[in-house]
Amino acid sequence: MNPRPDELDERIKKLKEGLKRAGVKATHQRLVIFQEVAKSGDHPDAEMIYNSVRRCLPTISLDTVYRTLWLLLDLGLVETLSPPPHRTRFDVNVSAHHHFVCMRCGATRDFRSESFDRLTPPDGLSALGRVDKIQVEAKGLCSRCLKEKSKKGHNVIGKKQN
Amino acid sequence: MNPRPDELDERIKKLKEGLKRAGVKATHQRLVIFQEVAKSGDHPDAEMIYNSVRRCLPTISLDTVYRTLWLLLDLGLVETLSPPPHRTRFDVNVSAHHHFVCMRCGATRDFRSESFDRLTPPDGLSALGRVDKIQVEAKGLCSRCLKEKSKKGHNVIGKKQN
DNA sequence: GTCAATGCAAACTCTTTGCAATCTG
DNA sequence: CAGATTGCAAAGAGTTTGCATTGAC
Repeated sequence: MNPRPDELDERIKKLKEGLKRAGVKATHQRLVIFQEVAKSGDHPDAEMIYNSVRRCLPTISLDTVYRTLWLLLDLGLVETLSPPPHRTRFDVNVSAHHHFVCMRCGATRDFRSESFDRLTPPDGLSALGRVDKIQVEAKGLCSRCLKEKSKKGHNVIGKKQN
Repeated sequence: MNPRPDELDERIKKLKEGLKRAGVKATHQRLVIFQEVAKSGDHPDAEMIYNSVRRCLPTISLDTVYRTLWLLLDLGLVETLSPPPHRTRFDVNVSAHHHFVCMRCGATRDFRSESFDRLTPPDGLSALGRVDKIQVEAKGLCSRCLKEKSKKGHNVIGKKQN
């Protein structure tokens, strides 16, 4: 799930290039935030990143995290799972992959599937707009929520989980 | 995109059955809210539904809309595109379908594809949890945002669009 | 040194909760 | 009529903005 060290270095190199190309400053905060996004195998939202980053940069503010994430998104260095801005979850995994999403707690995990990678948009879809990627979402309940549900029976919305 | 009249009637019948089965009251508000969700071919969020519903029920409050939507979700009468609670978009279309999502403005449209309907979860995915449905997301930019982008160049996040 | 970027605090948006008034069954 | 449901208003989350200070180039 987590990237290999060489992959991480590669991503950080790309980040620095991207920042320079855009003519923006390579601040300590930006590097650390990117590193945290790149390290996480899950798909963190702004607050999760804020919490990780604070471990090495205790004085950082949440709004800097937001500003940096939107910048990285704008530069194409990260992607989002669904459209911003609310509870946006980020993704540095630019290689083809797919998602398992728990519809109860929102936990999202990557999975790989070569056959899913080969899917192409059906004819006529281009009438709606430009398709940049085709991604499969397997929706259901994660094992943790399955267990809890068997106890409580009913849906509990909005429970945040890693 | 919008449901045929007979389909709409069918859905409303199911709603009433569902409410009765759950032992909850079939209030006027609940019927109207469900009708609005069922009518919309797009995937409305709570506020869009609130605005439609107010046309026939001007005194309804936004919190009743929320409570009703979560109830409908809990009863399995509607589904959500991504996990609640923030900016959740609802879907009464229980038949198999897939989504085109604009990553800039969030506009979401259904599309049909028989070959996508036949996809099955890869082996090993069940380790993460229970998969209830496989849905393909075609991500990109809708035609409207494509036009705007060619003018302005850079990403503008969080622009709400119908 | 200059100007972009940061941190803080306050504003703003989306969603939930407490409670008295209302309506369904 | 009893208890669930509603509307209101206020509180709680998540996100953005204004502005003085800091730090990268």
